[in-house]
Amino acid sequence: MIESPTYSPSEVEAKWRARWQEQGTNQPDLDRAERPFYNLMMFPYPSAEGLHVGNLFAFTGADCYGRYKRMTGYQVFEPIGFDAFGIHSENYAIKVEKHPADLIPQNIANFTRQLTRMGGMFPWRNVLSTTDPSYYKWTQWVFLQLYKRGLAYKKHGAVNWCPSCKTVLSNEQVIAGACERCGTAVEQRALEQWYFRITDYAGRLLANLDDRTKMDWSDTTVMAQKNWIGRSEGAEITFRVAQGGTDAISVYTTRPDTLFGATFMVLAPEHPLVARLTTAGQRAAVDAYRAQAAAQDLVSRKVGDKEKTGVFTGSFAVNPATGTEIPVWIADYVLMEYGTGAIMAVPGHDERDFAFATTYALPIVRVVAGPNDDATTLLAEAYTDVDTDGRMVNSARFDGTTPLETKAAITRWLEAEGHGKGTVQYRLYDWCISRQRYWGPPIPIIYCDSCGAVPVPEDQLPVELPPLENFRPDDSGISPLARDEEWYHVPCPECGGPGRRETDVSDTFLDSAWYFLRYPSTDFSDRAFDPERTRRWLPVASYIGGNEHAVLHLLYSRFITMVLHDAGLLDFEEPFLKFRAHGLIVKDGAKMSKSRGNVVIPDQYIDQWGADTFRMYLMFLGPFQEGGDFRDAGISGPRRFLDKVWDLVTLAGHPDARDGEIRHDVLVKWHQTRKKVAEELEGLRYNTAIAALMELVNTLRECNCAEPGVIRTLVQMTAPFAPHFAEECWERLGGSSGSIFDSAWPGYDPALTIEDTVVIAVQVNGKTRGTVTVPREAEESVVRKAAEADPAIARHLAGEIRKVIWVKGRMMSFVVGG
RNA sequence: GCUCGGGUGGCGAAAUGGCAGACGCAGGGGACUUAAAAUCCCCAGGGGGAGACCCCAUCCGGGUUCGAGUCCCGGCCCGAGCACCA
Repeated sequence: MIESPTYSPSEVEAKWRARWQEQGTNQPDLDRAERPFYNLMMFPYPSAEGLHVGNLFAFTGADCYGRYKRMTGYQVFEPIGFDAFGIHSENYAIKVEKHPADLIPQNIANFTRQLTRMGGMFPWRNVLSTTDPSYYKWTQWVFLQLYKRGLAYKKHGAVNWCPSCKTVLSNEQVIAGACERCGTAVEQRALEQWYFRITDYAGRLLANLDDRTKMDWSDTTVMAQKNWIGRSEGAEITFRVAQGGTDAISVYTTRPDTLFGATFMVLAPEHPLVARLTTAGQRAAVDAYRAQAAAQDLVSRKVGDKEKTGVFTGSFAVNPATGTEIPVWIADYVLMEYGTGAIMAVPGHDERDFAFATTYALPIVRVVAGPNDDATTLLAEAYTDVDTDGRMVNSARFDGTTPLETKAAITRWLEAEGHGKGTVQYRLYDWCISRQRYWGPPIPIIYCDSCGAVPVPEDQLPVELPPLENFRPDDSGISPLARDEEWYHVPCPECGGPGRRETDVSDTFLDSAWYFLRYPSTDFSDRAFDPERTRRWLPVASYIGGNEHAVLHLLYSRFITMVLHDAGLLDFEEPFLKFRAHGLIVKDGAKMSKSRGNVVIPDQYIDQWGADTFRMYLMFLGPFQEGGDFRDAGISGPRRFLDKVWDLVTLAGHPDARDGEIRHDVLVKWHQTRKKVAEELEGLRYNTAIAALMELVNTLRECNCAEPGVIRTLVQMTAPFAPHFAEECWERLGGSSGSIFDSAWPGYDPALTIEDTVVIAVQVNGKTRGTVTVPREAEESVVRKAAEADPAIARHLAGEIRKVIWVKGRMMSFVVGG
């Protein structure tokens, strides 16, 4: 035995970090790569706490994939950057009474150190930060592209307001009625905001989700987006107002089949027709109700189990199917934002309408009968089933048909008679991008008394964020930027007259909605993204990130990409060909949180074990796409594995070591491992890839095999997980000069992945009673003879053998009668 | 309520419908050592049996099948997303 010097992670890792830096190992040639592979991971927000173990888990997983792809012959571009604008940074700065512009560079420096230390294959020449004017210049440019296309507009309306963060929140940032960031209950406020017309793209955003050629994504993410876009099919139906001249109320319903059961109508309190429909006698009650609804915050307005309230307008409308006059009410359970802001109420078959009708003693008519009732059975609750064997009743000529058939038939009838048409509705709302905050890119608009809202000319970008000393938000609803008089007053770009800058900054999600376009072009200061570079590298080949961004960041990125595509600036409309959501790491079975005090600080572990061991442990502790449980005790396993590999490398690297005969079973194990590890890496199943490597090492140790050819491939297969370690081993093996990541991934011989002998499980009446070992190609008769010769099996074969099931190379099953 | 995941030893987890528990952690026993650590070897789902072996076991209840952790039906529990969306 050869004495092996122990493996020292800190020395090895420092050595290779330096060498990669010196030799530009991680920097692909962006202009000449012939097999480019854009390997993207979600860039972090550079917090003061430093990299979280969750970040590291995600980045390591993405990095393993990138390193593997590189070894299979791709030029891999695996950039990293910093999502440093936003309320996170700003609130933290306020808390510690510092300026975000001072804090962010410190945090970025710390993150850079940690990211370098973890051994990510990052091309630092292309690093970016969203707070850098050379970046947000182009964020503003993106805004202008949307503005030019009529997709950015200003709207006065009710918005979600967080009284603690003192800012407007998008619907996406309101979680269960509370601010996503601080948990404070959200209120309603009326403000003028900038919006992006993402709703114009709802249909395409939804349709592409099913197009595997454009996007191969995690199912969970696709589902979340579908949910969010919320497509529903139904009909728009017009109800003429009785004695109302030409007035008509248009409603949207997903249940046109229940039209005969519509016994009243409900308008949102904000509906524009309300004033005209309200009769003199009802005016006072209606006005009071509307005032009350307006004061209510947007969120509690949408709490579903609240008691239904409403007021009669005094007017009636005509049900086009029955000709009956039905009362028109207003109620806050109808929302102005969805559909037409008005509904036909079918209390018999809608839970909310049923509750409302019960409260106000409005008529309830059954138009669908379930299997156990008929037209006259009273409804104790709304009957909402569509798919079961219900039949139409009280619906004239539609009686007896199913709701589904009737839905189509009534829609056809509505269209023929001019009462309405089949339509599709989406639940998606337009994206409010205005933030009355400081720490973001100013929205590039100038207001002029004579010209109105004027976009800042592109050659005057960026509109730099002024270095305000007091950047704290206040209650006014006006951005802190308005306090800088010199910045605020600016000549109008059109007429040269006095103008004022837009003082809102844009949503952080706009910064991150296009950053992947910027990475390959960070060295161009005169364009957001270079067409040539973009053509070579995009769309992104693989994107890995957290599913918490399933509907926000990922949907916005798709939208912005689609808009730029429509503007002729990109030749693809989906930015991420493949997206995989990684799982979450918990600690000792519990969610990590500061309050629990169980947050894993990666630095400590890397100090103790080295980055390679830590990476390997993270990839081994559970399936990458599901996450896993971090337990300190588990780290020693991967470390012991690396030590064993080190020993084998030491043996194989010895001057006396020679390539030689390899025992056949070891040869088979070797090729099986080569096949398995490649497949598992491709599928991001790192835990089982590592298990396969451990098995190989166990086999090699058992039979004292350290054949240099075998060990070289072992090191190559370990390289994606433990890059510094693998480089060092590679150098010691003297295989070739240069990085192991420029060596070719070991293929395998399919013929050698199959063993010569196989173990056949033998079952009798469904129970495994033994095994027989036979040559791989053994036929049924041979196996049967062997099985019957085995006493342990034979004793169960006493009765008449009625049937034998034979699966070649796998198992034999006897069915014995008795 | 709707839509997705998921439920397997002491723990993290593996298993194209074909020997359940690979791989690893923790544990027990042994070797080496004055001793400990490290390392190496052996054992290890539960129960029964002196033993060859036998029975039970993948959340629960049914079903399909020669054979089910895996497929189907019904239920329970956990996690995530959406939710007065007509």
